[in-house]
Parts: sequence; C-alpha cells; structure tokens
Amino acid sequence: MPVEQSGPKTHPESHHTVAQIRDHLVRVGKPISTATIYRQMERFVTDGTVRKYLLETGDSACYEYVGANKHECASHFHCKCEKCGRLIHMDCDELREIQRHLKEHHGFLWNAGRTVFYGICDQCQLA
Amino acid sequence: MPVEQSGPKTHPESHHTVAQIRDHLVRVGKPISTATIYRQMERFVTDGTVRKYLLETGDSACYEYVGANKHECASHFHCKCEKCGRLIHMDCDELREIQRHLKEHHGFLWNAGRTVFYGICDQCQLA
DNA sequence: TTGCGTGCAAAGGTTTTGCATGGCA
DNA sequence: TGCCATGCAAAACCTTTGCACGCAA
Repeated sequence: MPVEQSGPKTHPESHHTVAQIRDHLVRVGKPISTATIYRQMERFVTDGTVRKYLLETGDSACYEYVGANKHECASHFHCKCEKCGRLIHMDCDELREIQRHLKEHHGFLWNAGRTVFYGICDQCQLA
Repeated sequence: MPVEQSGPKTHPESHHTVAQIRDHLVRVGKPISTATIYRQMERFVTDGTVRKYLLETGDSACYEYVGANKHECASHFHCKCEKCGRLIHMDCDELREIQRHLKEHHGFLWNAGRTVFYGICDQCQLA
C-alpha cells in the first residue's frame, strides 16, 4: 500500500482500508474480525452510506464514509496521482456542469463521488 | 464477472481480462500461460500501449489496447453502469474542457483515458 | 555464452464463505 | 424459538514470484 503523505488537499483520514479500520477498532478496545468489517462494508456500500474505491492491483479497497451526503449531487471528487500515489480530495462546482453535459449529451447519470480521476498532481509535476 | 451485454456504445471487444486473452490465444492455437500474459501486460502498461482498469472487487483487471493513440490527449473515456455493469465507451470533446479546468484550477494533469466514470446508463434509467 | 521470454508451480494478498456461537426480541 | 451479527478458519480468487528451460543473437 502506498504511504499516504500529508499535504494540501489530501484527506487521507477519510479513506480507510479494512485493515486500517480493524487496527483502529482494536486500538480503541473494540476488537473485531475482518470478515465482519467486510460484511458491514458491503451493507454500507449497498445502502450508499459508504463508497468503495479500488485503486491499485493488490491493494486493499478503500472505503469512504459519505453518510448523510449520499443523495447530494456530489460536490467533491477524487484524484489519484499516478506518480506519488496520493489520493486527493477536491471540491469543484464545475462538476455539476460536467454532470449536466454527460446527462444531456450521453444520457449518462454520473455518480461523481465514486469516480477517481487519474493523473499527475501539482507537486509531482514540479518534481 | 458481470456478463458484457452488447448494445449501443458498448465496446466489450476492446477490454479484456487476462483470462479472456488466454482463452482466445488457446482457441487460436497459441497456448500461453497466465503468468506470461501478466508479465506482458505489465510491460505494455508501463510503456503506455495498454491501459489497465480495475472495476470491481474480485474481478480481474481489464486491459485495453490503445497503441499509437497513447500520446493523444484522449478523446474517449469510459463509463461504468453501476446497475447493469456495462463498460461504455464514449467520445466527448468536452473532455479537453474538463482537462483544462483541472489543470488551471486544481493543478492536476488529468489522464482522461484511464478514468472510469461511474453512474447509471441511459438504458438502466428507463428500466 | 548471454540474455530474454516462457511455463509451471508455489506463494502472497485480499476478499468471501461456511459453520458454530451468543445476544436479543 | 427465531433472527441476526459475529468470530474463526478455510476457501476462493487474482496476481506475483522463483526457478528452470529453450530459443536466438
């Protein structure tokens, strides 16, 4: 798993693997098995409370809690840097514009929140 | 693996799993091991000839041949229907617009071709 | 000979599943 | 009792890796 570096616009605290969730719960004195976490996550993903992301082969899936915002026309999306591996959280009002375009011209009802944009982040472009 | 249904705008023939590639080669009398295919694909992905997509947990990765178009500012992208599972291929000039926006406002150099837009396709919205 | 692609089998990870148990209505 | 969440261990899967072999330069 790529090490999450902290930095501007990065929200590593909002995406967790099953292993991280388990570690956390064990640490706070609520031990739980991974099987249970997977089963819970499956339920949450189904009801839209949590989003699931597959980023790289061999890595664990990441889960993001969206809770009450689940029905919102998502105003944030994710960018994954192909160089440093960071998962970057971005807010962008233009998403609605794209959403509208996809709907009108392609008939596609886009779920922006679940989409991950791959590319190169600002920091890695300088390096 | 979700069954690829044929239909408008769907290009199932352009995305293949390692198993599909192997089956094909075996069928045409060129047996090959999966290990070799994975190794080849890794090379192709590295040099940009092929793109790799992870769609669902437990599914195999999909590989798409892009060949000579690899340096093009990709004019097509993929939409995955969360209902029927189809991977839909779309052409869209507005992508350059999005690309420009991401670069100017977020400093992010977007690799459009690798990005998969999740949502609901036109057919599933009717159903 | 050297380098490289390949096959086979084993290993490594993640995720899922089967079964038994315990809590709660 | 019946239902449901849970834990544990095993299974299932995809992907990677180690090693040996064979071909071509």
